[in-house]
Amino acid sequence: MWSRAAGRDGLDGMTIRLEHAVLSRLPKPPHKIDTRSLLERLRGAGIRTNMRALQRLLVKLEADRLVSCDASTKPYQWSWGEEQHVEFPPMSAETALSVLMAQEHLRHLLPPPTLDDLKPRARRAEQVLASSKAFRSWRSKVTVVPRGLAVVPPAIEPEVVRTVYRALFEARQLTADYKLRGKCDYRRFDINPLGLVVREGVVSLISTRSGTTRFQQLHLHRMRAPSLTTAKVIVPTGFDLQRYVAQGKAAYVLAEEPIALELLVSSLVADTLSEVKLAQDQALEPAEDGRYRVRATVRDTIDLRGWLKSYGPHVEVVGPGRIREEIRAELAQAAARYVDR
Amino acid sequence: MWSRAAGRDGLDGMTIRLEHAVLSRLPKPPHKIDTRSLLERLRGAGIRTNMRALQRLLVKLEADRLVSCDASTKPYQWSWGEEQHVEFPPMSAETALSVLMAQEHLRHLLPPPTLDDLKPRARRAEQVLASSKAFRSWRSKVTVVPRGLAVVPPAIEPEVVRTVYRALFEARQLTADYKLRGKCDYRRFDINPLGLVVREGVVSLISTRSGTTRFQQLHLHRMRAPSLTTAKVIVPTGFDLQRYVAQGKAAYVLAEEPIALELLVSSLVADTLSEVKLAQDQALEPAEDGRYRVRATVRDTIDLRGWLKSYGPHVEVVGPGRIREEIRAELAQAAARYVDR
DNA sequence: CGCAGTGCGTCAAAAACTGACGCACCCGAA
DNA sequence: TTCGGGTGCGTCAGTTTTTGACGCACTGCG
Repeated sequence: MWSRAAGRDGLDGMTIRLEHAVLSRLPKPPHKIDTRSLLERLRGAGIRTNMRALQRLLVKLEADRLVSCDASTKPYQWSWGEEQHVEFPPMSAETALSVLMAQEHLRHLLPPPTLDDLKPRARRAEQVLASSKAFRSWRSKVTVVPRGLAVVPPAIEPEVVRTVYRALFEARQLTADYKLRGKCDYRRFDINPLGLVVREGVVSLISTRSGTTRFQQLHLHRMRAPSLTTAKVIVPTGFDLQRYVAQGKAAYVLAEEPIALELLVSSLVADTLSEVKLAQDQALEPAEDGRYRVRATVRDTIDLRGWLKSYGPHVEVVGPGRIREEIRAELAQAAARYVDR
Repeated sequence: MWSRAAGRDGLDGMTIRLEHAVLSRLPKPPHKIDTRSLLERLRGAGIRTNMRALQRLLVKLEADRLVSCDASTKPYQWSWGEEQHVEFPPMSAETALSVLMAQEHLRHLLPPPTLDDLKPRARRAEQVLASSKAFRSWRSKVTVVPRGLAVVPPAIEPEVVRTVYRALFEARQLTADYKLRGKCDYRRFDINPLGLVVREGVVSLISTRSGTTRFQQLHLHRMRAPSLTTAKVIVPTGFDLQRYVAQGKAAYVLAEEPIALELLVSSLVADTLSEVKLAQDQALEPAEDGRYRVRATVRDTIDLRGWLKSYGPHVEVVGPGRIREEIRAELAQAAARYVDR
């Protein structure tokens, strides 16, 4: 009995190594690399070869359309060829699915150039999925719906999208016309962009006014005629978008400090709250009158007020007294609207 | 002056073609292919080669760790090797960014095996982004926040996630224990799964009871001990998840038919509605008393009621009368809660 | 104008590949 | 059990490709 791979068959394999090494070091078309640098980078990676061999290999790869050559200047400049993409093993159905889902669901979360980069891969993904019914149909089996009322998100000018995303990406300041809430006219703003918040289709730019540290939240659909400036973004010390949002600051905070909320809720609402909690520290206990007492430490935001009111008689605010009083007043006022007629 | 590529240097390039052809036809490890089938598939693709040459090439590629061989049975079985992935041109920063964003934001939207498939690519993506500050920092510049109140999404058992997603993916029915709203005990359900809806962290399964056509919406966090059955999913004729959701059915519809909503709103709310519309056909006009009259055709859902109430005195329902009456009654009731004390 | 840097033709030597065997081994059918 | 076909692989001579080492043509630069 002889063992596998005992004898040699004269095959080397070094050539594949070299080809792959070269291919993986070639930049995409906008960029290019001259033969000498390429050789040095290969040497740096421990691949022993020489100028002539490399030249020959590159010509060979060019014939295969894998690389293309700019021969207009003498140290020839090489870059990736027209063959869009070579990938082994071929794109799996799993990957194809993620690509397509990404394209569908990350629209507002990626810079436009990155979305463009997704397109050719999405086309290949479609082809891959064509042969797998289960994967193909998955896309029609999941969806995201907004929590609240279904609304029609406002349109944003493509120009605004491009410029704002670019400013944010390149960390550059910008100026733009902005329509303040309730006003009809636009005003020019100097914007120091810090982060983007997507909220049910409404895209807002968290920023400071250039030169100040006052935060402002600009909705992209109210913006017009943006233009980049040369100034770099100045990030306030300690600023962190996740934290900013986690503190509820993207949601019209009414008070800096969290509040100790106390409610009396019907069993219906209690059921919901037992699953979807208001806060990590939420406490829920039966009250005397068949209702339930809820305590939780939350941020005082406009949304909180809206949420409290939306349940009508099913939610009664016990404390803080300030909020109880406000809700009481609003309910009285609202009820008054319906008195006559 | 001689022209480029005039003389031949003896290089062929056919070998690269063959290598790539072989590599691109190799399946990933769980699957495998024997030498003969591979040869036939190559022949089918118009590549003339022979058994011996293919065997030699495969051995060579194996030495390069590009393919691996199962030599336990005689027609050797070949599959992709340990070299995780070969890709030219190398992963771009754009691609890396989409991969990482996908992993972060598509958690509930992809079947678990697809998420697993993302992991190795995400690792490479991290490496790629390590050298590009702009791309790396993008992730900390965008975020998604829920529209309404920030809440803590309920936890879902991993077992439930796995099984439900698998059932949906493979289009198979399942059974599971489910805790009905407000009840404490679990009941066994036969589930014919149709689609998944993600709603601010709450994942719900749109389904029918097996053998019936009555829709039910099951929240994954209320589910326990799921198990697949052998029955295939039966899709009701005409069912389409997107349409189902677009009709607001995932949001507790109260009436089948859309309603003609008419409101009187304060200028504050009118401002908002001029940007974020209730419906495509929304009409907005000034009313006599300084308020604005809004007309729109919308679905009558629980969320609509909540939305209407959340604005307190800023929104008055004019019609339909039925809803006006309900809101009036609720407001009166709610206001009464705050009367004494 | 001269010189260094590049690309490429050339050519002989070296290496790799091919095709055509034959043998060893496995496996299923007779 | 035997037998024959299917596979994998060693071998070897003939062929093809690659390599290494020139030299020349051309470019850009001082």
